[in-house]
Amino acid sequence: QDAAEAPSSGDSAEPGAPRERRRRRGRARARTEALLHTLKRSRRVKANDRERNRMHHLNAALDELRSVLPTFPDDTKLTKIETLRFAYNYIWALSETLRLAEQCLPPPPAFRGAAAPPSPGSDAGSWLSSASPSAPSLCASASGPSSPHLRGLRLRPRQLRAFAGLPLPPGSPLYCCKITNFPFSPRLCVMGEYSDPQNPTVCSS
DNA sequence: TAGGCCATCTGGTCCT
DNA sequence: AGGACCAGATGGCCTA
Repeated sequence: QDAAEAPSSGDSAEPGAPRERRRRRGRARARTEALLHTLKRSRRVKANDRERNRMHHLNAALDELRSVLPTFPDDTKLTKIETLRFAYNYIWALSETLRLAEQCLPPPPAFRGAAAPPSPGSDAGSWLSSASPSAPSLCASASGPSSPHLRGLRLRPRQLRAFAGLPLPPGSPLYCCKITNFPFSPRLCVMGEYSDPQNPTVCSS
């Protein structure tokens, strides 16, 4: 197993030589191991550095995502998982809003007469129109009375987290977002649960 | 004080 | 071989 311990043919010629040779080989092996250790260590340190950098970039991207998500209050910091879930819900809510707006508003003059308004992404339109048919329409409620208990509602961070933390599949009746330049109102806040389609929880903020 | 969140380290795996 | 990515472990910090 240990080649260093095996006697060589020349050992008998010089009585003190085998021990000295063993010692030399032991020192050489120790040096090699130390070298290997430092090499491994330096590789590990470099890998740690890269990994740290990678996570920093990931966090920076997450921060960018946070910065475009509407939160109440504005300085609320969502956790990572909340950010991802909220983004998912927010995208769903925006596309749902777009779909409803297309239903409620006459097409722009440029699009009149056309079979269908052109969409920037070819499959975006089909995706938008595939939203859940069970989702209630906002059209009637937008000009009508809104839910009194949600008027001017500002969610506390914990409540917001409860909203953001919910895993909502597309078409789910629950979402929370703030939309500017919405067709019905320059600043419309949509949040809450559509338990009753006749009384959608829509409020102006 | 327990639990949640986070940053970092680490070893394994896959890819170039 | 080296880098990217991933998941598990660990310890620190904060909050209810």
